[in-house]
Amino acid sequence: VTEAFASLQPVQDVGTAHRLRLIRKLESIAKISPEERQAVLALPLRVREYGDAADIVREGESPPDSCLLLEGFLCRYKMSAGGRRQILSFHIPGDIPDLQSLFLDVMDHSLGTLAPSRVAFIPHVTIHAMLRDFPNLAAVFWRETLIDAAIFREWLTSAGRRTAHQRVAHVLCEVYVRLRAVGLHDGAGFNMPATQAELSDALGLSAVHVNRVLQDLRRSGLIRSHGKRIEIVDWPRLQQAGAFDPTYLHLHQGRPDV
Amino acid sequence: VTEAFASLQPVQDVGTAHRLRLIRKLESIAKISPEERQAVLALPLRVREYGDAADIVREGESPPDSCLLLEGFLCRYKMSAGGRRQILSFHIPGDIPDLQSLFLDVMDHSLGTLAPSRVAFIPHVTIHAMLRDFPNLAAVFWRETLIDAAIFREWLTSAGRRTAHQRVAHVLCEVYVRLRAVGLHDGAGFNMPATQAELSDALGLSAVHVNRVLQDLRRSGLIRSHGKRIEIVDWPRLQQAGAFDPTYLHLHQGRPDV
DNA sequence: CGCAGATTTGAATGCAATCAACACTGGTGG
DNA sequence: CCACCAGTGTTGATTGCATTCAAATCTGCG
Repeated sequence: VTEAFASLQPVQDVGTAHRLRLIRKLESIAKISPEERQAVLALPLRVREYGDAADIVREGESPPDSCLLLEGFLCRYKMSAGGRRQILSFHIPGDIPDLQSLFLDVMDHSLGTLAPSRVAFIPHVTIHAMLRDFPNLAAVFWRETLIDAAIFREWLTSAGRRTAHQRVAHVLCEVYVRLRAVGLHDGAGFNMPATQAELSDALGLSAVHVNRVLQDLRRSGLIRSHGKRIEIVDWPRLQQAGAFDPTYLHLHQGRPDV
Repeated sequence: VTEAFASLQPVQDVGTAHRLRLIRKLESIAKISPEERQAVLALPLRVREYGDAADIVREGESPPDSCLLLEGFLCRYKMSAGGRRQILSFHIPGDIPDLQSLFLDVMDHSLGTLAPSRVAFIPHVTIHAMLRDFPNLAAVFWRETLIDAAIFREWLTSAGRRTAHQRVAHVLCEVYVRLRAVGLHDGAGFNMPATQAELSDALGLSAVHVNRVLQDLRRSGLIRSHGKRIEIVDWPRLQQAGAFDPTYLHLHQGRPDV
């Protein structure tokens, strides 16, 4: 709602810890050489802070840079005729949610926060230069956008052919696995900043129904939740309830020779 | 059902007309230089014919090549728990439906025919070599996979937040615009090989409901159809009925300087 | 404490699914 | 040439999952 926080001054210095988040992410989907690692760490970052429910890029715009999420929780979304929102993806620290704008100049959807977030902007020209100098990094970034597409396919399958129970269980499994892949989980649980209304916009359900399904999952002993934290009590059964198969996340695979 | 046709001998000679189909497609989304054009035309193609309802690649496999659709109609799909099918995308001649397998070695979905089709296989190693020699072509192919993802986003929005009427109208608009972009439309109409049952698997609806919605669209004077041919009678109203905005197809845009 | 956002609950409604026939169509073989 | 047949399209009746509407808690926070 409020974009007041977004008006803070851009900050120039970013801790190495934040930069390593991107490395960690890239390494979760491909192998990175020391030189490539250096190149990524050398990327110039312009950092901005956003409050809750703030838009970072809007449908129709042509942003000159892509952004890297450092801290917080983002989503991409579209508004459909009738003012209904469809959330297309969730994004965790280390993700580059609008990498596609590198080659698609007009945004066909919006990018916004679901929690107060710290975001780093990287000019397209800089990324292009890096990818030209390090062709293997181009392969890694391309692969990243392909995994992005694979997740859309999975969500489409959920929205089209899975029951409400399956959808809710499935998305919880996905977020947990993705957080775990970059070490941002919390034991058997994780921090889930999205509200039930936001979850419903992601799953194509009503908020009321999401609420009821979550209660079912709790009653059945699959999950537990206090506030924003979700704890997975019975992973095998949750996975089964959501028909969750992590193959589509394409994690931990070697890079093909390019 | 039958895969008998698939066992035909691979053919080596492909008419230039078929090769130009890919050029036409690429030119619908980016600019191609004469040298790049030559490189694409020089790609070695191994052609195979498939019957109706045949699988070309299956979920879980790791194909050594990508395929280019020369003639016919393909779809990508997933089977969800419970044996329900979700069709993820339709593909028309000129498309390379499994380009993502260039960097994602395990298929997370299947690719099959919705009509008798002629398909050309291109080894990944060959494509990689071409992309290395022509970096701008790499940008074009990358862009192609990004548009692929944009279409998934749009379909997800349909499945999640659009009514049955909107979904049906929307997909008809999309197929028409995509066919028209490569000159494969037929005046104000086009050939739609998918059955109503297949349409329903793409839209996340039942076949019965798709049938009723199509009747509504015909009664309302938005479309007409004889057999597999669909004619668009009132484009503005069809577009409005489907809340269709072609931006997400990212057609006819120049290539950014790389 | 008070307020706004979020979650929860209950009741009624509705869109689309399901079930079950029936009609049509194009292709095949007798 | 026609009968057959499987696949496709069409129709009607019923069911049900999820939505909508409305209101009551709960929670965090200034």
